[in-house]
This record gives sequence, C-alpha cells and structure tokens, in this order.
Amino acid sequence: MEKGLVAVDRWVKGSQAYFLTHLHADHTSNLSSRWAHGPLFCSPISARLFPAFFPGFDSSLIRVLEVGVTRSITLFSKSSRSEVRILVTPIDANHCPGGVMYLFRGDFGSVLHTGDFRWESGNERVQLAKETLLSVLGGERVDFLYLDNTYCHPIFSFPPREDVAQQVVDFIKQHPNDEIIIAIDNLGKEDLLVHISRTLDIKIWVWPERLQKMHMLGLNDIFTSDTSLTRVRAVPRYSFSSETLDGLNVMCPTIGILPSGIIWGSSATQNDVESVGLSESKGHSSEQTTDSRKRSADGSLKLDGNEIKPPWKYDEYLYAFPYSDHSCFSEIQEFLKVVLPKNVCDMVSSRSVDIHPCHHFDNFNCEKCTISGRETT
DNA sequence: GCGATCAGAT
DNA sequence: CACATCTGATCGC
Repeated sequence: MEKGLVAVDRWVKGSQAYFLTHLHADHTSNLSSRWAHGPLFCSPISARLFPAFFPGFDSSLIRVLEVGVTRSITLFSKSSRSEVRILVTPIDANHCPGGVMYLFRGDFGSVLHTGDFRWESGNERVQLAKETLLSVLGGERVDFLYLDNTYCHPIFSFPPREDVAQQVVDFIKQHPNDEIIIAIDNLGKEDLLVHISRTLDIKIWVWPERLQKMHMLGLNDIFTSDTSLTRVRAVPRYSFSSETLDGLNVMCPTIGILPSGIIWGSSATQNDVESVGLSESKGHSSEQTTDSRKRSADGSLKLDGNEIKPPWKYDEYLYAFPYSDHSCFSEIQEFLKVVLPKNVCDMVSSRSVDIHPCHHFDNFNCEKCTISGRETT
C-alpha cells in the first residue's frame, strides 16, 4: 500500500486515516487528548473506553467500525492524484477489550495487521474471527502480514485462558484464609476476574480508575473499590513486588497471583530451544519435565492431552500462572496456516523483532527472514 | 508547561 | 536475565 494513506497504531502526522487496534500504552504512544492528525478508526468497545484513556479527546475524530463488517474508505493518492478505495475489516483479536486486527484490501492486494492477538484453539471468538478472515479473503492468501510475534518461539506453550482461569480459582479455593492479590494492567484480564467472581461468588476489589473502566465495559456488579467487601483484590501490576507481599504478610496472610505468559526462569527456557520439533501442528510440549510441580500442592490435570502445570512459585508469597493475552507459538502457527501470508513484515511499531516466524514455519516466502535475533552484547 | 523520550520497575 | 507494560524523571522546545 502506498505510504501516507493509513497508519495502524502509529500516531505521527502524515497519514490520512488512523487505525487503533487496542488501547494498551505500547500501541498508543504519541496519541494524546489533544491529538488531531486525522480520523481515528477503532472498534465500538475501544471507542467507549477512549475517554477513560484520553479525557477531552475530540470525539468527532472517532470513526467506529463494527467488528467483522467490511467498510469502504476513500482516500486520496498524492502520487497518482486520484481517489483510492480501501476496504477495511476489523477482526476480533481476542486480546483485551476492544482489541481488533485490521484486514485492508485494495489495488495493492491485502494487508493484515494483527495488533496483539490470542488465537486460542477451541475458542468461539477465534472460530468466528477465522470464519470472517476466510470469508473476506475468499480463498486468497494475505499478501502482507504484520504479526504480533510476542511469544513466537517454540519455548512458549500455554493452555487456553479458560483452563488457567479455573486453575486460579482452584488455587484460591485451596487458600481459604488468605488475602489474594492479582496483578493486572490498565486494560485486559477482565475475563479472569469475572470468572473468579462468578465461580466463588465474591466481589473483586479494583482501584477507583479501574472500577470506572469496568463500568464502561458494562461490568457493574462484580467489582468494588471497597476493601471491606472481599478478600480478592486486583492491583496494578507495577505496584506490587515480593517486598510488598512480605510487608502485607506482616499484617495478614496474603498471596500474590501474577497472570502472564512469561516463563522466564521457570527452567523451560534455556536448553530446549533447539530440541523442540516444529513439524507437528499441535503444540506438543517436550520441555515440560521441570521440577516445579513438586513445589505445589496442586495435582496436575490433563486437558486435551496438554498437561496443566501447577503455578510457578515465584517466591514465598507470589505465584505465576500462564494466563496470556498473546498467542503462544503453536497458536501463531495455526494462525499462519489460516492466512498463509506471502510476506511477513516487521511491526511498524518500535517493538524489536527477536524471533521471526519464518524460522519456524516454512510454508511461505518472506523478504525479511534474515532476522535471527537482536544484537546483544 | 507541555509532549517526547529515557530509565527503571515489575 | 529474558517480555509487555507501566510510572516517573528528564530533555527539548
């Protein structure tokens, strides 16, 4: 596609139409309350949440695109001095509330920008997204793919969020006399909290700004900012640490829960990178003979042939659960099989590309497959 | 005083 | 220590 027409999650001057995949900070840098470089396209939920992130933003700039519905947008090409028609389809990214991918089509072919996404097998939202993608593509492959490659490496393998959410619930049940603190960000992981609340029939404390966002999302009876009502609290991730938990435990037994895809240090990281086979479609998990299970009272369950590992005990009071809003490696592979990209591009955003999917999936050509890793010293 | 960028934290 | 995401300090206008 010609430069200067559309920008995705890039907020510098010089484009005619701007597209927001979701409201996380790493996709909104340079966006501000006073930003006014052009029309801003986003999903209905992002539009609803927008004032909480950018109060005072000129709402007349916002163009709401329904998820799964193709819209035609007419822009102007400076090089050919003629109108350019672009078809755009937002597709559910299953990442955080409001998160979408954008599929653009036009004379340039097709360009798919995933933003951040979770391609969970067996998830009905993913199934719908897949059907939309296939139907809009009409049998064609994607010409250019901008891919969320956060966990694009075979060492990353984690269960569907539903399974991990139940695991967290069981864990909380097993600690009936503890205060529970769950680390979350400004947006995302709501489903986990809702599941905990519904299953255990308790309210969840969040800080006041987060409560406002919950209400904007239509989650009205589940959350509270009154500490006296519940033993389960969700707090900003950056606000708690092992030391915070040590301090809290002086007053009252308190356990911290870290829901995240990170597995660094859990002993699956180092030696298995080379040995994991890539040909099989189902994410098999050969690296999972860690010694971590003996640290926990949890028995390990079997689900879909994929073992659910007990949480990783970070330290005395802190446990990490593999609850991720990004796709794991096998899910990225499945996604690539759907869109069969002819080219995989670097994210336009500043994010560094450590591992390129071309290294793990050979059913397409890629201009940029020379990237093997960031320079480190 | 503001936004952009960087350092630091988790 | 890897990551993604966030805050707060600092730089530049």
